[in-house]
Amino acid sequence: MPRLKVDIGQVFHALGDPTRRAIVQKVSEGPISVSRLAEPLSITLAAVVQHLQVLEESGLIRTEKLGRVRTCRIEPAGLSAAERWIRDRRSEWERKLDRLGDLLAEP
Amino acid sequence: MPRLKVDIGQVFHALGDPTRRAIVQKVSEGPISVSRLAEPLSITLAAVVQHLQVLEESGLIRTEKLGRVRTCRIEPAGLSAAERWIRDRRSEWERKLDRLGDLLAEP
DNA sequence: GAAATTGTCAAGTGGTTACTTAAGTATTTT
DNA sequence: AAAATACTTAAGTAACCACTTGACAATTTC
Repeated sequence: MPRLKVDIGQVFHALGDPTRRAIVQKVSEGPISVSRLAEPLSITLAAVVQHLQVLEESGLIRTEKLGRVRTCRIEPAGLSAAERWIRDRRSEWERKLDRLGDLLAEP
Repeated sequence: MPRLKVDIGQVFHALGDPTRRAIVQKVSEGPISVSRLAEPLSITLAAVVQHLQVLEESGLIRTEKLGRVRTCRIEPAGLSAAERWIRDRRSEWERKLDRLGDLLAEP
């Protein structure tokens, strides 16, 4: 069982590209092969493979080759890490807001 | 009241840079000026200003100039949009997982 | 075993990005 | 009003990025 490390910087960088978001979108709907992923995208298969490398290194997806077909799946830890980073920032901001509210309510 | 539009692509791209994440981190702790933001960062103030432009255009922060000081604050809609995008992908993936579980449980 | 399918690898290219320097503007302090 | 502060703007640069082409390798189908 291969343990993947998740680098939050790589995750956000990976999600910054529209093609890669489209890929994540599709893969999140279920496991899918490289060429089926490439089908609706108007770029070469080679380019799709490069995007997949970025996504896999970031920890957002996992891929496995069986015969001549490489199948891509979501690696939930990647999305979770990004979600957590954002939530942490947002709750810190809300905490500060609350304390400001307290100050205004006090004499 | 200026309505900011949030482009999820710009948001993720903005968060892909470590310096900009450090800035968001700091700004999430409370409103802060540009030069105080620049202080702990080992880059020029001009570079910080450029990062702030990216962050503001993405909808992650909002800035306002009073006198000679520009103050930066979190724009919660930016973080929320990113959080929602991720959550949507993750829950779609979980839905599929559940249905797979159902199939395996059936005859 | 020949042909088709599915992916892989390497090199090149044009555009973008993060950064610097340097010169300038507006505001506050002394 | 001179000096210090807090940015702002523009131009240049080196590194990176998404993409293509083209040649290749492995597997499956006919």
